[in-house]
Amino acid sequence: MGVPFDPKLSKLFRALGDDTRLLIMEQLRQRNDQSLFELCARLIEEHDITLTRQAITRHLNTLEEAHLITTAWRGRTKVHSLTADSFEETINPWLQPFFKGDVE
Amino acid sequence: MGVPFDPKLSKLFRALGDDTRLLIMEQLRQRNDQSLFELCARLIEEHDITLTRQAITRHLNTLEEAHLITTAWRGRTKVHSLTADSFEETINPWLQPFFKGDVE
DNA sequence: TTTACATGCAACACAATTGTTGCATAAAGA
DNA sequence: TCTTTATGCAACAATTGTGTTGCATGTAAA
Repeated sequence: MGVPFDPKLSKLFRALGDDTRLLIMEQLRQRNDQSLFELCARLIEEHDITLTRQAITRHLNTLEEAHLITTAWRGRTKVHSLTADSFEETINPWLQPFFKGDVE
Repeated sequence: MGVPFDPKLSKLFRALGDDTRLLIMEQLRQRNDQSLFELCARLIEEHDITLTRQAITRHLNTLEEAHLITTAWRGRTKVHSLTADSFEETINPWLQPFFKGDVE
């Protein structure tokens, strides 16, 4: 049978399966605690992404539901950060057997 | 700006963002060179997946277009295998900066 | 209190994905 | 040749995903 299957994993991969969301991940990797407006501004400036604020919000929600980012309120702005250990805990355990390449 | 963006990456993640396809990857990790019918049989027996042959074919095509698996003809059967180094070449370079956690 | 700011939510349109059924092709064997 | 086996492809329906517009909510500042 192999690995007991984690239903969170496909959701996590699906969340990463979009160019805009990968750019958001890249932005947050460079700098945590960014507000929605900061992220919109940087995506427009650095990557010519022209989406409405609401569209970006939905991408952020998708990433949050996949536990890839976390949010916190600071005054009236909501700041977004990478979930520190999401990769170590989810992707990496799944990925390791493929790296080893042993057929058992 | 950061990393020069690889458009193949989101496609690869999206291909992994489906439970059935993750099960196929798991099957092929355990044993390469499986035909369509072998895969169908094992998915039904071991994971209670009840999909038609045509549905499995489309999942296999999705994985192949993402360069996660490769195919070869052996007589009149088409056998499927993992693309040996797809993870090392695509996911891993992208993943590393997140592991390090350095903010530059 | 009024204004501006930051975000949330719902409805709608459009596109992409997923799975089915039905038929086609092509090769191996009786 | 006829049948079986293994696969491919197209059309259709149902679902999900993506992005927009418009309006609502709540908080900080003037």
